[in-house]
Amino acid sequence: MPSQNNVIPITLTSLKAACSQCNLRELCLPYGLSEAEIAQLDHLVAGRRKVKRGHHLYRAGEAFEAIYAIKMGFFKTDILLEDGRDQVTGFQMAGEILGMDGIGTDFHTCNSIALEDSEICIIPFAQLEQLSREVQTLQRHFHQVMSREIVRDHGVMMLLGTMRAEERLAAFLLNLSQRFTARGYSPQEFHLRMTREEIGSYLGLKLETVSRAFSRFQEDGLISVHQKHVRILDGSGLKRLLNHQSAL
Amino acid sequence: MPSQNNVIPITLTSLKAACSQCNLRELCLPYGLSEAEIAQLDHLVAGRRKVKRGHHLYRAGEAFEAIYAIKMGFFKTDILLEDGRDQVTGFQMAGEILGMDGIGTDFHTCNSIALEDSEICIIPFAQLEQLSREVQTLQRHFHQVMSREIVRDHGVMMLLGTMRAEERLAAFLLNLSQRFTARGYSPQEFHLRMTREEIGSYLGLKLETVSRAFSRFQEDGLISVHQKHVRILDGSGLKRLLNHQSAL
DNA sequence: GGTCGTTATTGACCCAGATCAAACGGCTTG
DNA sequence: CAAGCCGTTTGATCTGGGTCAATAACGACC
Repeated sequence: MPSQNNVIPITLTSLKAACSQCNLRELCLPYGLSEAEIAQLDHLVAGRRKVKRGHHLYRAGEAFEAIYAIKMGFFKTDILLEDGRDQVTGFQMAGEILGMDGIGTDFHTCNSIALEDSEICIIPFAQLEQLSREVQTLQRHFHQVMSREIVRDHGVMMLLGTMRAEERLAAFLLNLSQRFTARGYSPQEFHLRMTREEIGSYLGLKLETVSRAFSRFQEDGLISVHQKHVRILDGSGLKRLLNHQSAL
Repeated sequence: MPSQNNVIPITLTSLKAACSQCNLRELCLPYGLSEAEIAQLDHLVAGRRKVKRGHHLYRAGEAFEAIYAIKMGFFKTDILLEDGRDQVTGFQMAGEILGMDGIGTDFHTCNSIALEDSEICIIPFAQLEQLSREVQTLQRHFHQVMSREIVRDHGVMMLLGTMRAEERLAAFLLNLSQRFTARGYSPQEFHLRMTREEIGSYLGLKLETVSRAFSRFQEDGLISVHQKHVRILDGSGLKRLLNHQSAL
């Protein structure tokens, strides 16, 4: 793992293929826009940037200037308290938008770190606002993206506030599975990009508890796990775990 | 406590005093707008509505059409799972905006319930979007409001994911105190509008744990509590509790 | 291909907070 | 003013997940 204090390597690649050529159109910001409108979005994207595994896309405290669409790769966001405690606030994959935490304060309020070699599209925020004043569907969709982020966060609050360890992990796996599916990957089989510790941080558990829950799921025939490789054997079993358990 | 299944009493009062006359200007949507721009906002507000204690402003599943600014009163939002578990996702007070959870899905994803007799301003969302296409400062500010909601949610995730019971309650009290202060009320002394159970739900704790933490704080001379009346005696003591404890 | 640091698994023990239970205090209602 | 009902406090006990510790399995780098 490279030091996270290195200078961040920035690569601005030529923009031959922006949104209109991108196969993530349907998941990303262009969703629901007409061809003509997407063509306008092309001009918005100020560039691309590769972020190597372990490197930051941005850090808490840095000036906010743009939001980022993930072209490929996998990220986590986390918050670090002065006393050293930290919390992973989310994992993001291709087509998802990063950086909206900075809009309200003009600086970023969390860290965004690549969990594998990744590439993102830079969307300068001032220009996004300008274009979304002109293109109603873009405005609408951007608002939807922000709102869904709020709803997602509420889901995490629900998870952290009311679920037991195994329910949390089941919810986590099902969520990943569903998002991989939306991207054309197998719903049953995938590679976890994050460590047990990062999963634990996200789920409000210790890494040992995550590991034990994985082992338990395997014993019960719900999944098979080998390190970061997961195969879901009984998805409805996982769902059952979610809905019924500990209903009081 | 009235039944929450009653018909919601809606009262559309005449709009003699909208944003331009409202003393919450500086906390609410008009913040940062010029006099002229605020005058435009006046037309946006489609009406007011009184919501009696215990009644819903909106329910999960209802069509989303407007966001709401709290003119006076106090609300909670919560999510209810099929199995009966629920989670309070937030408490909102005068000047704060409710309903942004519905933007992404066109229906509300949580319940909003008045904790005291309250009054809200109805802001039809389609019109807000239209006006914010014309008024850049409004657009900017609305985006900031949404982004801050995301950041607030991250704070709650941090709280739920990493803090122990007493830290959570200390953070909660300090947050309330700070928000009351911003509204011109005493930072030291206030009335809790919510029950111990609702506090517990928000903080991921059982009501007994909340009650014990209150008693503990009182023993330690940090606060004095009598039922819902709270006086903060040692604010910096509460802050110390937050920053130092259990740093590993 | 061996070494070393990181990540994952598993076991033993412990504790913060949940659960169960009882009593009390303040509102509301008749 | 009495009766009831919540909401709150406090005590006793239990337990899920944290903590500590040892070992194993990778994978990156010489």
